Amino acid sequence: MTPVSGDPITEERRLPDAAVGRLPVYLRALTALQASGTETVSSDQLADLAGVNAAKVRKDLSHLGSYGTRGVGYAVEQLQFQIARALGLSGDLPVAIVGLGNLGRALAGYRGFAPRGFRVVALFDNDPTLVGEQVGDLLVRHAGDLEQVCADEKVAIGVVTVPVAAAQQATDRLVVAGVRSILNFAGTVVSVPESVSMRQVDLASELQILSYHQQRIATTG
Amino acid sequence: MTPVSGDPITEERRLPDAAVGRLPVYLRALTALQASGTETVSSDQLADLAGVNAAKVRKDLSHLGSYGTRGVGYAVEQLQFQIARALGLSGDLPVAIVGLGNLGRALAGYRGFAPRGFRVVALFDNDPTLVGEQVGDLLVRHAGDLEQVCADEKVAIGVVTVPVAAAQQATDRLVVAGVRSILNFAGTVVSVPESVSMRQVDLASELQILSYHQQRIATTG
DNA sequence: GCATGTGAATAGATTCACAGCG
DNA sequence: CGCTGTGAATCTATTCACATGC
Repeated sequence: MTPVSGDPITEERRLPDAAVGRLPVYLRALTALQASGTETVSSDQLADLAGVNAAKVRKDLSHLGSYGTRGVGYAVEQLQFQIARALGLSGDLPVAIVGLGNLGRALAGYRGFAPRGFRVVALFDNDPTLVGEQVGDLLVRHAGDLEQVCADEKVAIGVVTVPVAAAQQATDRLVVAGVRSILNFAGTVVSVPESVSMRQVDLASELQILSYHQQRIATTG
Repeated sequence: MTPVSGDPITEERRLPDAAVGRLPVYLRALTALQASGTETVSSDQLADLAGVNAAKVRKDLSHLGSYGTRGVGYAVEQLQFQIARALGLSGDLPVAIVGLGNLGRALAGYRGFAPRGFRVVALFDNDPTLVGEQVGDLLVRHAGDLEQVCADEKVAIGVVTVPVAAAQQATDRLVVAGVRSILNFAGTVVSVPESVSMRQVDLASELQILSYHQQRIATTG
């Protein structure tokens, strides 16, 4: 059911989750291609750069619309633009980091966010001895100010890097502050309302998954 | 009860990838249950704790063998043991971190690895001004010593936290050193031989995926 | 009775293979 | 001719629903 064939740019399809997960990888590759002055790219080349196969690239991109040229490939800049649009990457999205331990500090200083569309605009911690400290070019704010600051700064995404025991509370505060996207590094399950999306990155789990594969090879030849 | 055919403990099934990805979550939940003195757990309870549904828990666990009791549930300690075994978590697996920027340092000091079966045993960097520096209770070694040190320390897993431009080289060095499992934080595709497993964690990609969902909700009600 | 374990049903993702078009 | 875009086929994962057995 197309919502009326009106404004073609508003045509919103629903992308398969698996495809959404790969779009950032394609986008990275396209940015590198653009930097090197390449104007067009085939699904084969892009597949190589992204570490997947060509059929997958074509299927994934076909969900965005028909932006390739048969016999030629995809125009790098156009595709870049379309993927960025599909991902909602309009300008800099404001990010807040909650929890300024080792990991929070590392992320606060991470140079890789800006070129990919994000800007860290606020840092929070519970610990009064950290509040007021300067980290990069931001001051650490008290978690109590979270609601106010997130509203002022129009924070779109919250990154939770607090210890396990504080993760649910930190998340709840972000939700109350109206933040609808949360990236959680705490190794624990956190619940959020339906209306909020959350992704979890658990470093120890990643290592355990690797451990499985290693052991598997070791015991089965 | 007892698996009949052949050595019971060597009975190796192949677990579906999706199940492998969830075992660490179950294991975390079981550890918490054990700490609180709980002796048995039903698939329903475990599902709650893991943030998935009960059918999935039962199907996943059934791949390990039949360790539940009908009408009762699973014995927490036994299940913990079986999952740890399936994941190959025997004692402490030695981990090396390559790249001591912000993120590498954060991981070097991360307290969450030890309780989940890993021990950071070596730190490497290319930068001579960092070599010899003490980080936590380890000294930073030069990347040139990687092969020697990884062999001495029997490193099982390498964590790559170098800048994008150095990621392939750092990975190659680990591979040459015989490390067969690699966790890569650099936002770039890295190739490894068939025999090596690699997992990639790209923080900016995670944020971009969140951005997609947020924008989707915003534009479609 | 109650919760596991599992076949069967469904949904989703990947791959194939080729028609269609520049 | 070469490469995209896509139906069809395959493979994988999830969910259902219930027989099974403590």
